[in-house]
Amino acid sequence: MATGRTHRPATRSRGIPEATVARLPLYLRALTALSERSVPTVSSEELAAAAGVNSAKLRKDFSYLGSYGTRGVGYDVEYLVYQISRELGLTQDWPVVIVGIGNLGAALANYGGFASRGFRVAALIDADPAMAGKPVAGIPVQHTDELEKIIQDDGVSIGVIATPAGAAQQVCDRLVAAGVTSILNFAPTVLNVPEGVDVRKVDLSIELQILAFHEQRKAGEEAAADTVVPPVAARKQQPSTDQGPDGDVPAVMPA
Amino acid sequence: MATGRTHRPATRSRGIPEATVARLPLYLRALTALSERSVPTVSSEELAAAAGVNSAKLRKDFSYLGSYGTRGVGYDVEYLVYQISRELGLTQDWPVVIVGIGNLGAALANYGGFASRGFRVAALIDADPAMAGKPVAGIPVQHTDELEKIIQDDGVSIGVIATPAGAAQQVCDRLVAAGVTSILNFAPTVLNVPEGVDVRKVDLSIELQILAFHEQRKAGEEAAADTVVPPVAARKQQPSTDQGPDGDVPAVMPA
DNA sequence: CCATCTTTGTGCACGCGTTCACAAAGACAT
DNA sequence: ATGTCTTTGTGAACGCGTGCACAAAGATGG
Repeated sequence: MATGRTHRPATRSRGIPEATVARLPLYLRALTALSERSVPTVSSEELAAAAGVNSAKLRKDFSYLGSYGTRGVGYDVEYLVYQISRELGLTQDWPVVIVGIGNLGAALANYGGFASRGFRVAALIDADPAMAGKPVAGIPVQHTDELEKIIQDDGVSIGVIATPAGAAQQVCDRLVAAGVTSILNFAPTVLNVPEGVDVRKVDLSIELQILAFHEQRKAGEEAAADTVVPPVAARKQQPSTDQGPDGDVPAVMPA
Repeated sequence: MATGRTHRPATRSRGIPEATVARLPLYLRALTALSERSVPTVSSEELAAAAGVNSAKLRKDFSYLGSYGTRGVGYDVEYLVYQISRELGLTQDWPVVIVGIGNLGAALANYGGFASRGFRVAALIDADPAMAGKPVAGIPVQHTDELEKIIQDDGVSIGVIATPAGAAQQVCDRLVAAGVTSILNFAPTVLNVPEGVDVRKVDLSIELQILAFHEQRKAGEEAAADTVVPPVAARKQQPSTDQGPDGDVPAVMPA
């Protein structure tokens, strides 16, 4: 991602930092909630609180999209919902295929958050012939043999891999060869893909390990309370909008 | 580095950058695979390729743990597996409770990656009385009423929330009140927690939206192929170790 | 014991992302 | 109109993370 950067009409997209893009869905969710409550406008302060971020950061994020706020008033909820949706490409239909209909694949298929955001499950695919035809979430599972045909017929560009680790790379290769250019990988493997294909991974095991690290650290400090730092015990019970030690990575949202 | 080193047993933990911690599980996975193949040593170059990262980054990451490599040779696989496991706190047992046994909760319960890394499912909890007693992944589901007792009896410090968004904050509050200090949240909500409690979130919807953004950007550039930049068409089919537009966030690993 | 070759560990510079702090913009009341 | 008050949009400083490039460490062979 550093090829020709010299000129180019600043597709604007390039102008939006990756970190900002990752937060837009968060804002969109908060805004949608406000919209449903018929709230007409929000200040950056309020919206930031709802999304769990810093208000200055939120304003800067929005500034990349343009000047959609009104000083002294705030942001128009409906307008902002539309602008962010458009920026994220959610105003169009995105057919998605899910490969690997095990426990997780089924959970994803049943997940209601798909349709609500422009995503449509075009097909469920599994390698097990016994699964073929069996309906999951109202959609009949199809065999892997159909993969290429489905992708091409429906113009699918986003694929979700929920197979065992061993099958992931192979499935990935077939998806890419058939035309998929964005992959959400749930399998615990590093996927090799050609340039131009985006891969995002979601890994439960890694998340747990990171939590374990911090948990151990807390326990250690508590036990060997040697320094002047007050032990974690003195923590207050009021909500603190603390969103973990990092403060970046995306979030989830199943059933 | 900076702070410690002067004296203090180098709680070391604080010295490890968050970004590095997030990559340790990745290295551990790659190392475990090598270990199973009885490979005695690896160079930073090889391991980096397997983990999908830059070799310099990997070496710097390991340097935070100590000098565990041998110049001219590489790293001892077994030794490194042990050191990273210990650093991440995986040498001890971590009882985990999963709250919300819907499709996703069941998928998580069935996920084999738990036990393999020091995590143990202490209990499955659901608010639906009809679920009570019903075995999922060989473990009987218990009612929410038992939550506090289970957490205290088993000394659970890590909780997984797989409930609908509406119930998440309430469940979170109860988990925290009962003693949980690390939460993995799958519900599409911003959780408010007291200081000292870590929250990590996994959000499928957000991941898909980020992919959609990039997908749209690609489509746009392709259509308006105005500049000198070669269209995505000329992409090569060889694996490029390209891991998406970002290059940071963790990975997944279900069934 | 010395020379050579490999690979680590890290100093350094660069760039992105975050946050502060404030000027400018606009609403609203008088 | 004019003044006041609220809230945006952003310039600038700071800190973290990344990657280069190389010196030092150690293995290996003669």
